[in-house]
Amino acid sequence: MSFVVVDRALLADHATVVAPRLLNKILLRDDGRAVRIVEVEAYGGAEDGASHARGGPTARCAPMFGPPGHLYRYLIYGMHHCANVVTGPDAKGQAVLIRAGEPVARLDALRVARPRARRDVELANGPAKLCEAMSIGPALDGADLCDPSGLLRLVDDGTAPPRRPGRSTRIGITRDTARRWRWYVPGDPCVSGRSPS
DNA sequence: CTTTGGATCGTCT
DNA sequence: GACGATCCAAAGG
Repeated sequence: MSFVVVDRALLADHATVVAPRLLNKILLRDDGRAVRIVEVEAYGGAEDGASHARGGPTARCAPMFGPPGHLYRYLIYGMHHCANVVTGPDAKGQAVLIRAGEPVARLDALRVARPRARRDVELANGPAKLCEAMSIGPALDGADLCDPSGLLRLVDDGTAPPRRPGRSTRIGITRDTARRWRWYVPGDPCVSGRSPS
């Protein structure tokens, strides 16, 4: 089974449409490290009070208003990174946060990048853990995840998204908490924390 | 098992 | 000047 880069057209829809579509897709690093995406959250533009893009473009969230398929990476709590895939038909300020992944290749390298993980399940079962395991930092800001020769790629190994994904409210936000914009692979051991409803 | 608090700094108000 | 789209270790049941 080979990896094929995800077509940009798949990402050119509203974040809430793209998010469940990304479940079971794979993030692939140039050194072969790979994790299967098992948990995502959609973040919108001006209509979404929880989004970094709620007030329009800023220096930080500018990538969210760029073309789909690029990486929006930001620093949270002064010490962790979070990775998003920019989505949307045009510059609407939308992105999908990659919240958790299941290790699928180069586990040795993933363990080296994230030594605090005591078990392999903990290598990428959280948005900042995933970034640490995959070495996603400022150097990758704005990277085109659809570029077949890029350092970080969004690829498909032929596994379809779950027919009936789990769904809940988003985790860790303080505004617009009612939207159920989180999707995950039901029963996957790498889904982060305990699931809200 | 659950709960709590500390770490740490770029970004926006 | 305040606040996070988080993680972890320590402490308590």
